[in-house]
Amino acid sequence: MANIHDVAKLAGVSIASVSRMLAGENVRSAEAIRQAISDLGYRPNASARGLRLGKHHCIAVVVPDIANPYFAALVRGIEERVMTQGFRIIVASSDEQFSAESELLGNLVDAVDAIAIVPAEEGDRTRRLLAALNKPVVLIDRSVGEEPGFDLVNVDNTSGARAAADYLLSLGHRRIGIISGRQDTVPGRARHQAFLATLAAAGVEVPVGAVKIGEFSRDFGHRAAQELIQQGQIGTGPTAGITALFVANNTMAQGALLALHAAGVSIPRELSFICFDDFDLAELLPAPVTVISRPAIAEGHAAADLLLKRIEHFGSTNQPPLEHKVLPVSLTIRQSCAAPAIN
Amino acid sequence: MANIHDVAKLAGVSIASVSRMLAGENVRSAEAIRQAISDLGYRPNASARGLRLGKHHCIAVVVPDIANPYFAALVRGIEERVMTQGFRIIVASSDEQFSAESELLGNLVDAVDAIAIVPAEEGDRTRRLLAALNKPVVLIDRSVGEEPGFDLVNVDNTSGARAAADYLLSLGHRRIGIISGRQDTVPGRARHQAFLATLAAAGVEVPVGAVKIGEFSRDFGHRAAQELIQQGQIGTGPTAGITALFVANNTMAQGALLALHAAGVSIPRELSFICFDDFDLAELLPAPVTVISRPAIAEGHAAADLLLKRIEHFGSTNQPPLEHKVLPVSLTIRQSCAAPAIN
DNA sequence: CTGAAAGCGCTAACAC
DNA sequence: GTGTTAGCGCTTTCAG
Repeated sequence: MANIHDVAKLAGVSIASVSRMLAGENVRSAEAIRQAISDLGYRPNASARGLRLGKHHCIAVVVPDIANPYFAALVRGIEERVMTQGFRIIVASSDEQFSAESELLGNLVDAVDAIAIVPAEEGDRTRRLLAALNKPVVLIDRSVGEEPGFDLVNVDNTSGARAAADYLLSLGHRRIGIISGRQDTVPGRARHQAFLATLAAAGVEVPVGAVKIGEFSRDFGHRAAQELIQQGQIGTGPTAGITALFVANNTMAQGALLALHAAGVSIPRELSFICFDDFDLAELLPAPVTVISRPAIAEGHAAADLLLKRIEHFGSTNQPPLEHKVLPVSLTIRQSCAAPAIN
Repeated sequence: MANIHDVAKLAGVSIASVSRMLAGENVRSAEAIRQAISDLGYRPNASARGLRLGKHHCIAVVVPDIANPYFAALVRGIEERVMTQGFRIIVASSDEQFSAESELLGNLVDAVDAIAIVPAEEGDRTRRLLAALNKPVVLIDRSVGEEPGFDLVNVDNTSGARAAADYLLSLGHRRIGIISGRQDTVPGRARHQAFLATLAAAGVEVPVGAVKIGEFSRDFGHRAAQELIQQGQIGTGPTAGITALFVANNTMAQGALLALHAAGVSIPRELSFICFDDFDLAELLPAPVTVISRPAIAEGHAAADLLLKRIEHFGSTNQPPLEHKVLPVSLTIRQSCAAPAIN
């Protein structure tokens, strides 16, 4: 691979001139240099530049699992935005494991200028880990304690869950179940609490047996729905438990739907179903699923913007103030919810 | 950030000793050095190391769109495998655009040791572009001409399409339609031709009007299915055109399913439906879709293995021979196919 | 506007 | 075993 010396020699100038031209400065022999560059197919060496400048034009993106469609869309959003600014992204999956995340970050941190992360854990050790990186960090979807000390992008979980509750209430449901994700995460807590609070404000209490809390996973969603069915919470008749079910994210919803389907539960006749997060083909299901949808790509854009701004000012004294960007979600009504059957 | 000199000073040795210890060589003062490293929180600078070694321990992964679940799973597979060898991945989406891909590769090539790519185009200019990179390259899913000159991983498109055709034939279908992807791609051609050839061998000809060829996209699948419906190819009655439809990938299949659903076509009563690629929730559709599924994660593993091996030998004279790894696909029978209605 | 030269942090000869 | 040193390719003073 040709280097800057080759170009300089061919153009009959010093390497400094080549470097200057590349930096956009005015140079007398710009044309000759341009010619030499194209003749040689020269491209500046990224490592050398990184070493010299202490910059890498690269951003680490750490998500629990890149194969999850939501995270994939998020990554795409980040990518779209940072590419226009000449940055690349290194992506890595933590598998929801703090230890994996920590190791990963250790390996990545010296090769990037900033980190966008959906942290595996929201506890203080994650906050400390991130702070120790001493690089711009943007948190996405989840936080790390009350005062994270980093920019943060997420969606309006509270409004979303409230909208879901209001919608169910407006349909006439009074006996409602909920499958929620881990309560030690912001989305887990916010969605769970806002949903329950909205019901409570309307004088509706969720029976303990109809509350399932666990991992944000397809498996857990499946298991939880099965339990609900076995406990007799779901079904018809005057003694049946619930007439509607709220599931707090898409992976759990898919698992739940699978279990419901296997048990022959008819949606929305026997059970109204609503969940957080849209998913592919939601429209094609026997009862197209009503969802609270969130803008994954836009979240990526927002996170990238925040990071880019912070990279620009990094090291200087007048840091832009910490930002917490909350993106709106929307209720997408399809056909999985209906008025409860009359007993 | 502490550097190797700081460590050396604190440990009371030369930088060479530190470097050696880091490289796993025996040094007398290993303990003191380890202590200094941890005291200072020292981590070797990746750029400096990359510059010096000409290696980056990083692999570029270029796919058409990271937000596509198949590619996301592929990336995950690659990631899983290379991480264990101390490599990271830079991912970038080409958006199926040669120009974007070309620019992207130009920016990435100096920062990575190898490239895994699902090329946007399979033509000769892509082959030349890749060859000019002068780095190990593995092609995934698609090729770049007859003699690509690179390792290649893909699935057995021919057997898959043949299995689909055989299955439809065995059910008794004789009037069959097909929605295929671009014929200037290996998967596009292989699936299309194998499907038609299998039918032909059984004496079944696909009417021209029932053949739709276009982009591998949800939009095209939707449009193609709409056309089929409008042309009267799909429907009931003795004059109706086709009784079964094969769609060559998941995104097109989703689009087609949407159109079919909108038109009220009953599957499998009025139309048997089968497609290449599995997708989430395929089981939950009103008629769970029968598919030819392929192992995206395993494809990623295979690609990573090939690349890792080639990186190891890169530059040396005894290159391992070019490999073309073909992974098996399987027919997953669900309920979207049935015997044709009797007229 | 230009060139010479220093040096970013690291590894690998080389001499001891 | 160990230290000294050259130099990977680049940007950026510093002189001119």
